[in-house]
Amino acid sequence: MVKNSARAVELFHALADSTRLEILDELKGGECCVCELTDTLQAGQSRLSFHLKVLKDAGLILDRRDGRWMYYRVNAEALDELDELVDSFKQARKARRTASCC
Amino acid sequence: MVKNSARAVELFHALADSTRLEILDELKGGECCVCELTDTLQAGQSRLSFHLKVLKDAGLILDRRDGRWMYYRVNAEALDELDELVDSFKQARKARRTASCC
DNA sequence: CCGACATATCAATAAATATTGATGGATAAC
DNA sequence: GTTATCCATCAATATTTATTGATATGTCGG
Repeated sequence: MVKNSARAVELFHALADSTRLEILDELKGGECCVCELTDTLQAGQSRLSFHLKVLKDAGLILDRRDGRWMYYRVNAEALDELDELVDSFKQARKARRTASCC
Repeated sequence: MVKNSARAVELFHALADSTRLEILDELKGGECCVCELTDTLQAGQSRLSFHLKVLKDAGLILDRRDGRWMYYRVNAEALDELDELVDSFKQARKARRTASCC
């Protein structure tokens, strides 16, 4: 629970952007193709493509090709991972600690 | 559930850094002063101070002065907020949607 | 095969963030 | 007071990330 810090950073970084949060919000409703997102989010194609790649590299979304269209969807597994991460921040109530250096 | 996107970005951004995750990991064990963190995390004082400020501005940690020392601790409320955020990404199973533009 | 379309990728630039060392404010010990 | 300690903040720089427009790749319809 220490060395997956890089993974945590990757996940949180992917979420730390309003465009990407909007994408996830759209995908919540179900699978979407890029052109649909371009419409809804009023974002340029290459910009959207960039953010989709960040989300995909982080494992937050999955894609599927259908003809010329790429369909993206939320990856539920990543959400579970996120839940666990957030849980891991909660105070470990066992160890009552006193300051050790000051 | 749309306009707090800025808040979500702030929270996730604060978490998207390994130094800050290490800080939180330390604080999990209980309140810490900065000098203690400097020791444990092998990080320069101004660097640590910078990251503590990011975490504090995001509301993830709280501070308390005691003499010359500043003590930091995890803010449980922010963790609840995080839980809710992660939940909000989960598929809204109600609306079965078909692609509308392609 | 050709042209049109959907999307990815690249190169250049702009913008945001992090790191470092220096300085300054507050508090405590003397 | 004076000095030392703990910490925040600032200025300069380095690093990372995002945006834009151009180009490339793959697919479909003719």
